[in-house]
Amino acid sequence: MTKENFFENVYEVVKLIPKGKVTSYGAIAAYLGVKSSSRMVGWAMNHCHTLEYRIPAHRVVNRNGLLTGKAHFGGERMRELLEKEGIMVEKDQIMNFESVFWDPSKELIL
DNA sequence: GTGGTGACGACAC
DNA sequence: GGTGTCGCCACCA
Repeated sequence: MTKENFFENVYEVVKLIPKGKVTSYGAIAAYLGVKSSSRMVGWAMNHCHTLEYRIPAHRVVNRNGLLTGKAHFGGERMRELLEKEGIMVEKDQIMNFESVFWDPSKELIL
């Protein structure tokens, strides 16, 4: 856990998201103690592709379970990745969002 | 140093 | 209940 950067924490959490599960920007932000700054999480995701290691950013969606970042994955890529993990996606929105939602503040311990 | 921007969230209307 | 507005903080020009 590198406390140096806000992003490092974001990436750490995102990488810990189990397969077949998703979480929200706000949940990550809350886990990091900056729940009001969910934008920072999204901003971090925007630059995650510049990192050497891969970030399962497709598992991170907004509070409504909507694949807002789909466009940044190059179209259908995000939906396919989610469906491949057993997550049903309908019109850019995750079905049974509650059942696949993974809350880091509950699943992880600081 | 200032201002604009952003893959969001909560609240007001 | 959909839309609009503000806030939030880090980064880039």
